[in-house]
Amino acid sequence: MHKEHTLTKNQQIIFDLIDKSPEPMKAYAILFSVQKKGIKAPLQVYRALDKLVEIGKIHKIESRNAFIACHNSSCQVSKATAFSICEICEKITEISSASLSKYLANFKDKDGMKYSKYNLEFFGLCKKCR
Amino acid sequence: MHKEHTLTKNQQIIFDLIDKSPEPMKAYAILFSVQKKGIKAPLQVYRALDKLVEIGKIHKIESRNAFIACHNSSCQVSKATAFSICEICEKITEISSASLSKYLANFKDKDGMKYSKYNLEFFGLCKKCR
DNA sequence: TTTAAATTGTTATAATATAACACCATGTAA
DNA sequence: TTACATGGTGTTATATTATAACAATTTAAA
Repeated sequence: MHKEHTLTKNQQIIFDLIDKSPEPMKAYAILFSVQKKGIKAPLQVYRALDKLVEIGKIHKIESRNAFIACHNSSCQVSKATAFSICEICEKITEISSASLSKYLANFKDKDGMKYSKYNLEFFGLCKKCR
Repeated sequence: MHKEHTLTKNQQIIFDLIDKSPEPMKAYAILFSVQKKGIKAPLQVYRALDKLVEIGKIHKIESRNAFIACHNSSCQVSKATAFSICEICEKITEISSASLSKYLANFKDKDGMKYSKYNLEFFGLCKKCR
């Protein structure tokens, strides 16, 4: 489970927005949406995003510069992320597969090195777009 | 194997630079380095980078916005990439593991969906930094 | 309660990436 | 040989993503 964190006002506003969004949100789209709530500057958004990522409430989709709420209750979740991305409609889903996360968590490279964290992005066409 | 492509002048200049670099290069570092060869604008760099990525000669490290030459001779390589990233010294290495690529190439999600492409980034500490 | 750590608000700016347009080179089909 | 499609080039301008620096305030722990 996530360690419980009490979110600050800005963090809560931004988390709620991302959590309700049906799709990942970009930083400046977030900024635009929360301006009426008094969050006026990019830095306020980025600081909240950084913290939310750090505590595992949201994830960043690196290839899209977008943020999505974590809907995975596994405890490793902020350090072990996997997503599927549709290259046509840009639908993005967090993958939660026990076998995948087990495989990757135990992966060792040629030098026997293990890693503390990973991010995996799969690309393809979703059901609708196929 | 990669399909053979004859690189254009700009593509060749930029590929050579990345290929010789001991570490991934960022677009504007590339731009700076090639200005004496007549490549003056960001777009010239980005266009060459896009093409080089497309044909699999280089890969983009999404979490770092940086580009690295492909040193993997496997044919799936431009669609199936894995990297290890040291979070201290930022040393980045392309992982070539037959079992990993086999596992991921065959991965199916809950709906039985297979993906045509993936990018995996592992984070940890390299030998030196441990 | 005082002190350290985290968060906030703000302005400015850095870093990354694309739009739009005119032009040029090359291959190929009529 | 012409025409025309495709892809690359050069250019200016601009959009998008992200951080630096600093002062003030809030929060939580000792």
